This record gives sequence, C-alpha cells and structure tokens, in this order.
Amino acid sequence: MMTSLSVSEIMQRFPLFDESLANFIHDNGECKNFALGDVLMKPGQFFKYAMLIVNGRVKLFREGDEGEEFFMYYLDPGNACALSMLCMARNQSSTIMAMALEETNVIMIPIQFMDTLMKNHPSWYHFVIETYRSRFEELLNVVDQIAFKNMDERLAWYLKRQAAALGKNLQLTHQQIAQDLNSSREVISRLLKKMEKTGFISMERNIIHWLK
Amino acid sequence: MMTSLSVSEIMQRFPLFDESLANFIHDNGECKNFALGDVLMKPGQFFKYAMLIVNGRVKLFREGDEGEEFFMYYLDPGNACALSMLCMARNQSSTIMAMALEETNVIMIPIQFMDTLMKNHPSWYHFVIETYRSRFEELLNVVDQIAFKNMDERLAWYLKRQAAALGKNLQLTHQQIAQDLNSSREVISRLLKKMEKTGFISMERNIIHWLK
DNA sequence: TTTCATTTGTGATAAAAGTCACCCAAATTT
DNA sequence: AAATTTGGGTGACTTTTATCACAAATGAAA
Repeated sequence: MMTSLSVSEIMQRFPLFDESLANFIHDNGECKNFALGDVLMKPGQFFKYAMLIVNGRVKLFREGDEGEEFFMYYLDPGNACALSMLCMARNQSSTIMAMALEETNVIMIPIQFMDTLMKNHPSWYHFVIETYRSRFEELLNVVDQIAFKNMDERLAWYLKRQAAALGKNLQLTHQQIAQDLNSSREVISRLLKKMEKTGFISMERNIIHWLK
Repeated sequence: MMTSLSVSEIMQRFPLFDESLANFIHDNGECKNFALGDVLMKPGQFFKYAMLIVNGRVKLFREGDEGEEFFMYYLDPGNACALSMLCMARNQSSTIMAMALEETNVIMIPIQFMDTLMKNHPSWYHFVIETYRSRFEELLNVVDQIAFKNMDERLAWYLKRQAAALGKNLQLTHQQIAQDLNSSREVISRLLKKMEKTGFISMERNIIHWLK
C-alpha cells in the first residue's frame, strides 16, 4: 500500500513532517478521494485510520439525538482529523460527522502504524500534539459562543468564520445556516435582514456577501 | 529545584509515567500548594509551567466578557491541565480560570524542560496526548449539552457530573449552580423544585442530594 | 433572644428564540 | 409557457429563559 503523492508533495502539505516521516507515510499511507457530500466519519463508526487532509475541505459537525446539527469547524489541507485519532486511541465510536464540502483528497494511516510512528518519528508526535492543540482552541471558542452569546452575535461570528474559510461571497441558504447553528430558518432570516440594514452583509438568493 | 514527592509517589499518582520520567520530574518539577479558592490560572495570564495535579481538585471555567461564568470540568489527582500546556506551547495568554476547590497540591514543570521531556521520555508524550484526548472528549460533551439541550436537561447532567466527582450529597447553593450554568438563580430554583417532585433529588439548605 | 445576612420560593413581566401559517419571487422542470 | 420546487419575508403566537420585586425560611452572630 502506498500513496500516490510524492514525498516532497507530502512535505509541502505538512510542513511539520521531516523527510523520514514523509517517506514512511508515502510508503504506508493509503490515498482516498471523497466527493462533495461524502461522509468521512459518522456517529457510531469505529475508526481504524488517522486521516490527513491533502486537498479539499471537510466540515465537522455534531449531531443531536433528534437529528439536529451543530457546526464545529472545517478541516483544511495540512490538517488532520483530531477526532479520528481520538477514536482510534480509545477504540471508541465517533460521535461526530465529517463530510466533504468539495472534492477532497485524504491520506489514511492505519492504526497499526501508530506505535511505530510515535516511537520512531518525533515530528509525528509534534504534529499530533499541534493537531489536538489547535482543535482544542477552536472548540473553546465554540463553547464561548454558545455559552455566552445571543443568536445575533453567534450568527455574526459564524459568518465571519465562513468568510475567512470560504471567501467573502458565501453560497449559503438561510436554511443551511440555521442548521449549522441549530436554530430555525425564520430566526436566521430576520437576523440577516438586520445585519443587511446595518451594513455588515448584502444578500442575494443563495448568496451572502460579507462586507467587512 | 525539586519536588517534595518521592519518585514512587509520583509514579503512583501518574501511572503512565515510567521510572526515568518520574525521576526527571522529581528532580526538576516544583511543588506548589493552593488553598481553597486560590486561582491557579486566570485569563490574560501567560503560562510558563505545565501543571500536574497531585492532590485536591481544581475547577476549570470559562469567563464571559461581562464576568459571567461557565463551568467546564474538574481536574482530579493524576490529571494535568491541558490548558496550561496549550498556552505554553503558543506563548498565548489563558482565557480560562482554574481555581482550587480544596487544598490542592500541584507539580509545576517549567517550560524549558518541555523539549527534553518530549525528546527523551516517550511516556511523557503519551501522557500529554492522553491529557488532550480526555479533555477534548469532555469538551465535546459540554458542547453537546449547550448546543442541543434545554436548561432542565443541562441541570440534570450537571448534577450527575457533580455527584460523580464530589459525591451524592452536594454542598451547593442554587446561586452557585446558576453561575456554573450561566443561568439565573430563580430559573435553577424552579427547575430543582421540579426535580425534587419527580424524585431525582432531595434538597436542604445548601445541600442537594442526588438520589440516583 | 433578637438581629442580620444568606438562601430559597414565587408571582408578574419581559426578552429571546422557536413554531406555525401563509405569502411571494426566483429558479428549475415539464 | 405553465407548473413545480426552492428560497426567502413576515405576522401571530408559544415556549423557554431571564429579570424584577418581594416574601418567607434558615442559620449565624450579637
């Protein structure tokens, strides 16, 4: 088994990797492609791979007991899925959905290589720790928002993040936003209208322009 | 600088540590004691130590912009403070409060030893990763609660956790609970009354008995 | 015992968010 | 072009949570 990526491509995508690690991953990782809407990980699934994002973008969201959704963050190229590692480490099933937002290219590293990686490749340790660290930080910000902020502020923060990740012209319906924030379409529509009046955004059908 | 704990005491408290690591920490860690109510870490503070809890209990909570609070989790003996490592790693200031709930004994490991630890002590890596992992999981559960649940369910979950950590007879005022959940005293009082009627708890002044 | 502070109970009201019903406009399909 | 689907607007109403005002109960202190 080996990736279709060259060692130098791997090192370019994952700057923390040293050459021996990139070589190891080149030889032992598996490449996998996901199309828009494909599910990389879903609740109840046990995970036998660490996933590294090479191209594309993955959306992580939590699902509630009654099928509600709640957006947490995106994974971009160069990121790894902290949850995949977390589940692997405990042999626990995921409680999270990961879905490809576009054509996405992933390196899957089977669980049996974890010990070797940890033992023989210091740069792997650093990468794993940095992965946890950055997601932890992200999650703390999410907690802040839902613990302390009203929907208007949460919506503004959400759009700002989206604009930072996807660009200022966001192809989103009000319904999709409501879903990501676990709110309802009407509430979001009304708040967006207010934000339009105060000049933060402008709107077209299916599109929101972030104006800051 | 060295701890007042013996190597074997350290290994007992932190089962993941091997002997060489326990030795290193014995020689290079600093012991510090905190009394009830002492602040171990507060927002805006830069952090130069990794903190390991030896005895006692530490409460971690987020503070909102207007001084609101939100309880996240407790650290027990054998735990490390993931946030202290996180801040250290980025030389960022904390955004979190950590407060001793009782007489608490902590080993502080100065930042300059991190490289050595990471390089020469595999069991340190494992400990750090396990620390991140368990706190990540805890945080995900917190997100679930505030994203999807109403206050009655959140209160029940809160009390259940408290009972698991502190025992079934909880010395808590309604005001304290309201603060931990970023709610208001009246709301909590009314919900507690309901829980009493349905037989989940019984109440005395300053005490809540968890009956499950 | 009396006084006082703290904790808890409770009704009235307000604010935030969610739900329902129904509309219109734009886009897509037939 | 007509029909249908999808996205969005809006008023009325409900539910949940927060806030205000004040009373009652408890325990500690004087």
